[in-house]
Amino acid sequence: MSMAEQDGRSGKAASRRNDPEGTKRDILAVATEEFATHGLSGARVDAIAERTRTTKRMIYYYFGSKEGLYIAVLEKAYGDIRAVEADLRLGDVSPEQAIRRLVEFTFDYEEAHPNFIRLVSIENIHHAEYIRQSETIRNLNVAVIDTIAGILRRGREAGVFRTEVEPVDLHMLISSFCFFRVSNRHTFGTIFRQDLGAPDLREKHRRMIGDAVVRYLTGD
Amino acid sequence: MSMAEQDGRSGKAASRRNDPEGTKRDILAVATEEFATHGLSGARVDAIAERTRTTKRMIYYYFGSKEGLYIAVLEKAYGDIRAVEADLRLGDVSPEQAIRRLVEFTFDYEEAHPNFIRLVSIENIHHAEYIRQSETIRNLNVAVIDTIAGILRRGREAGVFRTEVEPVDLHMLISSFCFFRVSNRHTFGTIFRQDLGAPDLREKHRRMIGDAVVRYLTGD
DNA sequence: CAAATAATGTACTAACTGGTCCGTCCACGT
DNA sequence: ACGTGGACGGACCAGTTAGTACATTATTTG
Repeated sequence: MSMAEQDGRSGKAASRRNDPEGTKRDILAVATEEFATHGLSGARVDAIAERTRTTKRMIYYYFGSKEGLYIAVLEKAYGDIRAVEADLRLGDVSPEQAIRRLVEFTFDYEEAHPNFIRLVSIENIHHAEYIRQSETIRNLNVAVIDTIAGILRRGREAGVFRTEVEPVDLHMLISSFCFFRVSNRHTFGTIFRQDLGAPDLREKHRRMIGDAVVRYLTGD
Repeated sequence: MSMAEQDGRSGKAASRRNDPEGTKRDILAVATEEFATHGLSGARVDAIAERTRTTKRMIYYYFGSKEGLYIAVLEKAYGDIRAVEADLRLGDVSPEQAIRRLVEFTFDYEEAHPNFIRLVSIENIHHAEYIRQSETIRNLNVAVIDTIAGILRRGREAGVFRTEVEPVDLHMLISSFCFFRVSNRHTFGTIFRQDLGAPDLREKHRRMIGDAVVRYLTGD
């Protein structure tokens, strides 16, 4: 619109402060929001740049391409949840208690990180081709599975879990419900005229999935 | 289908045959595929037109805009599943049997219609703003809920279902697992190194969700 | 059949968008 | 203090894409 304002040495001494790490973090944060909101193809590099304190030039400087940035966003998101997962310590409560806490942890985490859910959904639209490209993500070991395996073993040994089930499959049962509540919030809410964001409904669902999983495990 | 008189005579005498319904259907079918594959913003109107036997001009003639076409695709997809849902007749088997069949129906339908699943996922990325715009979809009554309500009532009366649960919530429990298996097939498969498309795993999951739901209902 | 209307094809455009060019500025090691 | 490499800004470009103007042919109706 107006002529570029020259910020020379005198006058408005807009001295630049270099902050590579900060710049990267800034871009990544804004990009996460943009990709989660609009998807990979819907996201606009210019829009990201605008909401950053730096410019589009720097996005390409640090991340190479739109897709490179997208992958970086995914890596960050997956890294975050895996870090928390690895920290789960459920060894000192009863198997039943442990499962219930795991369910509630999953429920709460996914509830609290809708952007992560959205990114995963988006990545599935793309047949997971970008996380498959990411060495980092492919090599993230998934601690939940070990956690679940441990709980199941204890439960079976104690005789309270009578159902034979693979840890991965149980994780899917738990995860699917928690994930769906967030990922399909809008269509489900619209069609069934529900407010999936309401706290009391959230509480009800939280209890429900816990009950369902525990009963599945303890049942004949 | 192609028994129509050959009109593609060489030379310029290629007389045109009008077929409004066919044209619309053709566009809709191709568009469904394109939108389900690439999402709303990722889909290309030109790409749709190319794979149609007609031209881009007709897309705008019949559907007005890219978004108009997208909405038409959604309406078709939702219409299809509701039609089948309305046809569920589960009144003449035991409540437990009925629930199990309902679960299996949901499982099989979602398994067989990945494009529908993808469209729903995509629509959620857009906060369901397009199905909210669609009078048609908003007014589709959801027969499953009534079906479930009926089964639950019978089950409670017969004393086999001891769990108090809203039909909508139970539908969510069932649907989430079936949906997730398809919607998150690629990320889940990549991360946990599973082939969610394998028939034996599908069978296992089919049984599993059935067991889980039934046990949830019959449990204390 | 003639007029009116619906359906279709072609060529085009205006705006957008990912990506880059070129030059400037900052910071640190010596 | 100074030179070098990394950090940075803004204008710019070339390809893409949704949407349209205009012309033409098919079909229906009076």
